[in-house]
Amino acid sequence: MDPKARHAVTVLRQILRATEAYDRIVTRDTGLTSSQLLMVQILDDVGEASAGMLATRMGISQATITSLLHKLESKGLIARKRGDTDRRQVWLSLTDAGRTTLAQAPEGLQTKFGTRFSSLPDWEQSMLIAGLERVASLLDAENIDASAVLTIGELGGEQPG
Amino acid sequence: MDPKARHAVTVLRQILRATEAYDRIVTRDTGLTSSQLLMVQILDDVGEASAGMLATRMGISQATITSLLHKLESKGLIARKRGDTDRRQVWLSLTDAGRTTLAQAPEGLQTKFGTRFSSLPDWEQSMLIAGLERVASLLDAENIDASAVLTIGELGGEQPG
DNA sequence: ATATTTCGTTTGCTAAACTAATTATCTTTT
DNA sequence: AAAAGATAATTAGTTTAGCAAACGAAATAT
Repeated sequence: MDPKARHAVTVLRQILRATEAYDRIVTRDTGLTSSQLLMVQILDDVGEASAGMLATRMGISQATITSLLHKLESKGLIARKRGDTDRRQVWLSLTDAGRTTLAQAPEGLQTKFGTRFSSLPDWEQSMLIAGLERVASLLDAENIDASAVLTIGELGGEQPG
Repeated sequence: MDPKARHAVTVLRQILRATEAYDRIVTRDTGLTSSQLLMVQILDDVGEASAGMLATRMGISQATITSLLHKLESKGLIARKRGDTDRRQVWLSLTDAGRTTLAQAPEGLQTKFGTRFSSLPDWEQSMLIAGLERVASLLDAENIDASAVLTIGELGGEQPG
C-alpha cells in the first residue's frame, strides 16, 4: 500500500481515537456515552420510535438497542410503551428528564468541535468539509459491504456465510 | 452552530460509522481486528519497536498494547525479545507468519479505501491527509488542553478547566 | 546504598457490539 | 380454527477495546 494511503489510514484511526477520547469527556460531563447520546438525540428528533427502527437507524442490532435502552431507562431518560396495534413492538420516547438532559448536554461532540470548527476561516471550513466528504465517499460503507466480502473470500479457504 | 460546522459534524459521523462498519468487515475477513492489524502493519513498517513506542505511535496505553500483544502472540504473528541495553524493554517484531498474514490480509484495507485513495492524484492525497490531520487536531484539542488550543489558533471564549 | 523513575505486565473494571436462543405476538396456510 | 411460520424484543453469553491502578524489575539519580 502506498505510504500516503497508509498514512491516511493512520490519521483516520487517530480521528477515531480522538473521538473516543472525546466521548469519554462528554460521557463524564453528560453521564451519557456517545451511543446513548445518539439514541436520545434520535428520539428527540423523531419523537417516538420502536426498538427495531432505532436499531436500523443507528446501524446496530436490536440486542444492542435493548441493552442501551436498559441503561437509559434506568436513568429515567426514556420511557417505553407497548405497541397498540402490534403488542410485540416497544415504542420508545424521551421522558421530560430525557429532554432536560439533552437540553443541558447540548450536542456533545458537536458543541466543542463545532465551536472550534466555526472559528476557522471560511475557506478552511469549506476545504475541510470537501475533504471529509471525499473521505466519506472513499469509505462508503454500502459499497464495501456488498463487494468486499466477495473479493476477500478468495484469499483463504474460509467462506463467510 | 454554523451550518457549515453542523455539516462537518454530520460528515464526520458518517466517516466514523463507515469506519466502524469497515472494521467489522476487515475483522471478519482477516481474522485481525483493526487495532491488531494496525499493530502488525506498524511493525512491518518499522521492523522492530518497543511496546512503549507502539503505544505512543498507536495512541493507546501500554496496558492495551500488552493485551493486543497477547492476542497477536498467541496467533504466532509477533515475537518478543528482551532489550539488550535496557532489559526492561520488550522489543516486538513480526514473525514469518505475521508477515505472511499481513501479505494476505491487507486486501481488506487495500482493495477499498487504500486502493481508492492511492488512485487519487498526488496533490489530492496530500490535501486529504492535511485535512484529516487538521480535523484530528481539532478533535484532539479539547483533550490536550489549553496548550494545544493555542497552537491551533485563537479559538473562542471557552476555557477548559 | 537508597530513592526515584521508567517499562512492561497484571488485574479488574466499563462499555459496545455481536450471535444464538427464547418469549410473545402477529400472519399465513392448511 | 389450529398449526406453522415470521417478526419484535429480550436474554444470555461471548468478544474486543480501552483505561487506571498496583506491581515487579530494571535503570538512573542522589
